[in-house]
Amino acid sequence: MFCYPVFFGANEMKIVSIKENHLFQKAYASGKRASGRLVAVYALQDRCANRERKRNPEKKFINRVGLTVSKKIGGAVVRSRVRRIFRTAYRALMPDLKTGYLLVLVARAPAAEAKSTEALRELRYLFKKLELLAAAPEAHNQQKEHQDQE
RNA sequence: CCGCUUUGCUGAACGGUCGCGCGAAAGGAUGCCGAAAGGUGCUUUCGUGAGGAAAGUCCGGGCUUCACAGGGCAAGGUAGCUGAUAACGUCAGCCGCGGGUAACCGCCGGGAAAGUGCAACAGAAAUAAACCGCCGCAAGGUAAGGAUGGAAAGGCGAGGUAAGAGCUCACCCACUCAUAUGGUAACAUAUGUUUGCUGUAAACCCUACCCGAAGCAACACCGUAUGGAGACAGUUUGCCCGACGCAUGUCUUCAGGUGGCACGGCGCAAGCCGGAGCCUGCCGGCGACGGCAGGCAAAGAUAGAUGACCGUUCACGACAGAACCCGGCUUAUAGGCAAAACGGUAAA
RNA sequence: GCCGGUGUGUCGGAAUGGCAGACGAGAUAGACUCAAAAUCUAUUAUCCGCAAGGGUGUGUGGGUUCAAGUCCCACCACCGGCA
Repeated sequence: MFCYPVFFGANEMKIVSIKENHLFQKAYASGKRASGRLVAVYALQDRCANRERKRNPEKKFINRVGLTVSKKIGGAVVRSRVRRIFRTAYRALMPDLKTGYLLVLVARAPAAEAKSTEALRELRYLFKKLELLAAAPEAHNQQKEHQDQE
């Protein structure tokens, strides 16, 4: 029954993205907010988590993520760069996160100049602030067990 | 060698680790939907994956839908000539004007002698002979002179006259028409001749030519399902003879659904990348370009794929990201390379 | 992606091609008042200058014109629409 952690390494997890505008609106309106210099994070308990869990192939809770980079930040090249940097930073942090949340990342103006290491550091700090980080690897495993029981 | 002008090309390279889109092949203790076929996912490997401007959306096409017998008007566009082209407001060559010692560069470059409008201020007067002045007894004549202005009824000299005036003459300038020569033509040169005319057409306009409209968020095809929920108010207002009903107002709630609107909406697939394509050679042409032959071809997403980190090298990396597809124009751009032409200096 | 619109003092908003900033709001100063409000008067784009005056100014850069906020071309910024 413990085949999943072996079968799916942390890096094989796909990012599930938010596409619908209403989910963004809900996150802005009622989500918990933490903002740094480069990025602001909105987090909301995902009430559709159960359904999403059923839908995805591995039958486990996931986070859905929306990444917003406005036109104010720069031209198309700059915006693409910012998006990629935050996507990789999120991917690196993903295994340590609690699941079943709706996350929206909003890039702020200084992000145009940011390096990827800075982005990673800030994102980790903000997730910690929102208490989204599963504290230790053991906890991470416990959560998985919990999921498997269900 | 230095300076300058023009044109063309290029737009860092290599390796490692992790990661993404698309395509192909293979795989399984294989998820979900399905009766099945299959669809959608997962894993591995291989291949492949932004620009010269992808940009601005300023022109021109293709393509799509709607409209359409034919013709005309209106509206809009273009504006030296000849050519190139699918087409163009683009490009090439030439003509004219202007600038530069030159190579070369710039020009919305038709018509003001068809008509209308406008020309502030200044000035006597602004397209026209009213005023001062000059001459004359007067009637009247006159456009020499009158501090302006962007522009003032060709210029200068002589004759002439009451005073004057292209009124006459010589020379010069501008311009119309005609003829001759050269050129396909724009036009150039020469001769003769008419006239002496303000500017403005990026004011109306005239002339010649071109033009149906909208755009992939256009649109085509296939199949399926549904009519947010609750509470209160209420026929006061609109539709209606009236009733039913619909629209309507207020509040709550939605992470049950939708998510811009909506008597219309949603899903899947297509449009979706082989095209007026690129490269090489030969031929024709001053050239834009055309013809023939051979070869090369894999971005194709749908919240939107090329990145991050490390190492090495160098010229130390600018502007910048495809979204139906082409041809141009315009704008942004660190540098690097090549060719041609001109000027200067030196040498021969 | 496509289509369309707008840029004028601090703000709103005028201006046949002819003295840029009418008009309104606001601000500042003065008068009135014990004080304030209201009212009245003046000033109010910017630079140089003691002053008289002069230069630059209609998003930016060119062009047409004697003359451009206005006409033409290119760019910049902002706003709106579409299924």
